[in-house]
Amino acid sequence: MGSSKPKEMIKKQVMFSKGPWAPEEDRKLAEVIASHGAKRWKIIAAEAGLNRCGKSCRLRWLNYLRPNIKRGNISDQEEDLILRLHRLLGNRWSLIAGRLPGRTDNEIKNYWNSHLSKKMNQKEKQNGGIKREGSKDIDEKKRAEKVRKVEERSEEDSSNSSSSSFNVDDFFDFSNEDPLNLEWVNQFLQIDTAIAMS
DNA sequence: AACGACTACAACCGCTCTGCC
DNA sequence: GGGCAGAGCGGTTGTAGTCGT
Repeated sequence: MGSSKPKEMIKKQVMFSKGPWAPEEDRKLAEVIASHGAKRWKIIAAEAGLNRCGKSCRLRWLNYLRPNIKRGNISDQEEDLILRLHRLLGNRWSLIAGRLPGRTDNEIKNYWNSHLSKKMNQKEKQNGGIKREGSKDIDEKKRAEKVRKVEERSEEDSSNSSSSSFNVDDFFDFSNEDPLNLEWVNQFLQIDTAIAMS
């Protein structure tokens, strides 16, 4: 197709710099965010005098500059948790990251792609399962089905006990909750065990 | 020491969602 | 209701560092 962007659009296109961030860029970005807050990334980028797009600034802040970020050394417990959460949620990295204080979705995604996916493949091979094309979709369906069953069971329970039902999205929504409160882990492990047994 | 293969991770890209006008 | 901009998410790519030969 003839990519005929209107001249207006072409004129407005700005060439942002790409690639690794320099320490000076990090410093400027952090300064502007400290005074303006982490909102309106386009404006932040302009205020900081960075030749970066807002999107790039946001990513840099969230994945690298934000306070309380843990980097590297993912513990066995964290790894186990990632595996279990992934089994339940699939590739919903932001939800998984939300349950691992100090970890970012990008880090978990990278960790999964470089470490855990291989581990899973090895496990599958050990279990004698040479997976056919399309089996991933079947696994997804099975997983979704299991989650649904647990939700149903939980709803039945709640209709009996008048407590709130289990909903994956609600369960992993911690916006109103202290992220360091680990009570949810116990709840989650119970649910995960129920799924594994069903 | 040189070089290619592999790994880990930072950053980019494209898409969707959401809120505002 | 439709269009637009900003924000967020997941997939993918690029590259620096490491390892094996």
